[in-house]
Amino acid sequence: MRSPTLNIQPSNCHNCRMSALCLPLTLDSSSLDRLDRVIERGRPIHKNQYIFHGGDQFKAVYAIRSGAVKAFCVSDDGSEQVTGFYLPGEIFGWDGIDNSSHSNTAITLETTALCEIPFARFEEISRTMPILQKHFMRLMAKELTSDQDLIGLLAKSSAEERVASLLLSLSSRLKRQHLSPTRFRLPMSRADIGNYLGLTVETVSRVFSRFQSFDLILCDKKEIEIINLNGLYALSHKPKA
Amino acid sequence: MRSPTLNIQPSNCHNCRMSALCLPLTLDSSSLDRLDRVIERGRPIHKNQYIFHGGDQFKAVYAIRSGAVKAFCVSDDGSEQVTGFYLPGEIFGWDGIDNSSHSNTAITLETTALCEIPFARFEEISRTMPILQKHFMRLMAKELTSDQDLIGLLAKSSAEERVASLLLSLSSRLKRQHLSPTRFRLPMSRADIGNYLGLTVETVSRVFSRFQSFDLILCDKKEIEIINLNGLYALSHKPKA
DNA sequence: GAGCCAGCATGATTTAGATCAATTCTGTGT
DNA sequence: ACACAGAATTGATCTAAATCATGCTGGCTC
Repeated sequence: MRSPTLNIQPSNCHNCRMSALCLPLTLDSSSLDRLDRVIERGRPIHKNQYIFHGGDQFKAVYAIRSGAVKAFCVSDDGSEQVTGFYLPGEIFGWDGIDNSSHSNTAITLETTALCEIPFARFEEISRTMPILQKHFMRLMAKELTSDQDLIGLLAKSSAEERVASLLLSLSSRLKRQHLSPTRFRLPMSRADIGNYLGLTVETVSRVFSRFQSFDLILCDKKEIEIINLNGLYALSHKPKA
Repeated sequence: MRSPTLNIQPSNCHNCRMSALCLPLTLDSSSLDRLDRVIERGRPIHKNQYIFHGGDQFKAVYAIRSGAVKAFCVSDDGSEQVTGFYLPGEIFGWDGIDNSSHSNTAITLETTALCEIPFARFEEISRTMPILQKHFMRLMAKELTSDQDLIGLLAKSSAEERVASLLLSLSSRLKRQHLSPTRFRLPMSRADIGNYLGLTVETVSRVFSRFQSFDLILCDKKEIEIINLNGLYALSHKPKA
């Protein structure tokens, strides 16, 4: 039985509280209207649903209204590498602009509502809206720098630093969405975290336990409460910004 | 004493043998002319010269005509993370489109000739040349997927797999430039390689020695000859493509 | 309610690569 | 041509995390 969809989704970009993230701030009302007509707002989809598979034709990028998404590549030997977790207000699906086919696979980690931004039509209207084009290049560049942060993390840091950095990243991204930065539910499994951070499940689990014994966090399964944010920052060797 | 600069650089994009990489193939001659007038061709610069620093204002992206460049981020504690090596025909400097300031620092690894593509003027002309805009988004997306490959490498692979992958990457990129894919000179130090691959200098050195003893490569300092390409592919666990 | 499976925690052992240390090589500048 | 600092190799030891192994818990189906 399908759950009756609550009509919580915004009917347009004007009244969407995410728009500050996924659209340029300075867009005037009529431009926003034109963009608005291009974007397809889907109803919430269930957990563990694929949004696109590696190799699929690239047709659109996606903005998350609610829920969470995991992106990963599958290598030739069948092993997976998680390349990112995406939260409300974030855009994913840039991979594949290249060969016009996706290199990643994207799957929902929980019930998720998406806005689909068809790329062909986006390109059309961005031709007359240079600011939109620039905004999207900036979003891609942001993805680039966040990938490079991950590279630094994987190349240099210890298991504790990696886990601390992930928790802090989630925390600050939730904060930006005016959600609690200290109490939240992890949308992904320990295995996903390990895969993303280049660690085994066992190591991730041990680090969570250690963090609890140090009174840095409380955690019950996937429910997390950060007790000592500064302590985590110190452990992650990252600035508090 | 400055070495007298040989006039080897192309006078324009038309006769540059790199153009297939850094420009869209389908650009007509008059469009190419317009683009050509925007691009600034510098004379070769020496080894260990900075092209931009982290924090510098973002003004341009750069295409390499000859030589090699290393890009790296400096973290708060002063430690560096090499994020990429760039060879002839490749474009770097995308980072920083985001905040309009560079997050990376770029430095020449040997005598290098660059084309500078000022971003503001590029944006102007791309407004009337949609194909150019798309091409640049594709170049960024390519950078994204190559960063994600590196993430996979760092998260999963052994020291030998990492070094083998790097050698194969260099080999195939040189081949694309119609340079020998089996005999070349590494432009970077062992320390740079280690930093890039998340390994210590000692480990990199040992892996090179082991590869020699397995008759996979011959190496004398920075001169590399790949003896058994298939063997390296097998070791890297990557497809031969 | 019994049985089952996936996800998570935790203990014991192993190992790849880091770290420490010493030596040789090499390119650069005077 | 010489001196010297940085780059690279090689060996000995140590350690963080992987691997192997076991048990616990909570949700699911039959």
